[in-house]
Order: sequence, then structure tokens, then C-alpha cells
Amino acid sequence: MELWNKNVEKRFFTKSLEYATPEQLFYITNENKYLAYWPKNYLGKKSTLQSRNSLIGNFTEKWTTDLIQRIVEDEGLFAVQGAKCSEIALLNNSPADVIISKNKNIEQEPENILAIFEVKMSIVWNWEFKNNKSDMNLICMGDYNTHQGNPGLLRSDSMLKAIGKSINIRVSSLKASTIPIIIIGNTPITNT
DNA sequence: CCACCGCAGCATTGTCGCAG
DNA sequence: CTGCGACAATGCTGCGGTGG
Repeated sequence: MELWNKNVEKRFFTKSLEYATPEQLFYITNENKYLAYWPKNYLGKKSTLQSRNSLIGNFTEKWTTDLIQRIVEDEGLFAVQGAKCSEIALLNNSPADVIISKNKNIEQEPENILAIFEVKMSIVWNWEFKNNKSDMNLICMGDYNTHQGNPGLLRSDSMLKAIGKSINIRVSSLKASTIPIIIIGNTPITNT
């Protein structure tokens, strides 16, 4: 089974470029390079992208849903993205990233939910986007050691947010108290 | 009943101060 | 200098309250 890798990241950018502009997906350096992250030694002017957030968030949740779907489908179960269940505090403006359920509906009952996943994933490698008239392509500029981005799983405030949401689900109802809640990320591991 | 407004929550990642 | 906690930034979307 294919886990998160460079090809998946390439697919995110090529797919997203079908309907988003390069400026929404990449930082532009003072040398006019389009990069996914600011390199560690970069000293020029910097900004913080907001426009990529929902795109990468949605992509990683979809990717995770597909992965889990392949794992549970033999059991007759379903992975559902963005599931809602008012009884356990999964409302319209705060749905579950991914759940495993006995059915594939967006509207769910607590009794059918076997597990809840909170996805905290993003781009791991750094990429340069070259936009030549004839062909565009993505060049890997190095791994997470070469850029400034800090993976979500290593950030305490990201984890607190995920844990806080888990607590909110836990205390929402007795029925939520037995549902496992899993935080899933794609942080690379050092020295492998 | 509907248009509008403010607030809260979603997402990710850069910045800054402090400790060691 | 590095690592870490706390805070900032901002587009999008849903919801509740209010005024007409």
C-alpha cells in the first residue's frame, strides 16, 4: 500500500494547479523562484501563505480517507470525509476530518461510528515550480531539513488544537466516550 | 421572510522571545 | 545556536441575531 511520498506531493501541486494559480500555492523568492517553503538559509523578504491552507488540508483529508477506505472495505465498512453528527459535537462548522463508519453517509449516528481521525498533514519536501511556456514541472529541492516549515505533528499548538477537539467530542455525550479518536500526521522521522 | 453583519471555527506556517 | 511555547496572519464558511 502506498503511503505518503514525493509522488503524492507532486500530485497535490499538479492537481491544484488545474484550478489555482501558482501564487496561491508557492512562495516567490527575491530571485523570482516559486518554492513550497522558504529555504533554511533564505534571507530575503518573506510572507506567510494562507491560500494554500484549505487546499492542502482538503487534499490530505481526502488522501487519508482513500487510504483508510482501502483498509476497511473488506470488513464492509466505510471511510467518510467530513462526517457530521450533532450528538457528539460534529457540526457543520466543525465536522470530523475522517471517520470509519458502518455506512457512508455524511450525516451520522454515534452507534455507527467506529473511529474518528483528525488529520494533521502537509507538504514534507521542498519543491520548486518551474513554469516554462512549453512545460511546467516540479523539482524537489530537498527534504524537511532544508526548509523552515515545521511539521504539524511536531508543533505543540497544533497538537493542542487536535487534543482540544478530541476532548470536546469526548465530553459531548456518553455515546462518544467509547469511540477511539486518532490523530494522523505525515511528519518525517529523523535518521531513516 | 430575507439581507446583512459580526463572531467563531476550519486550515497551515512564519515570527519572536526565552531558556539552556 | 537550537528547541520550544505562544502568538499572528488571513481566506473561507456556517450560524445566530437584528433591522426592514
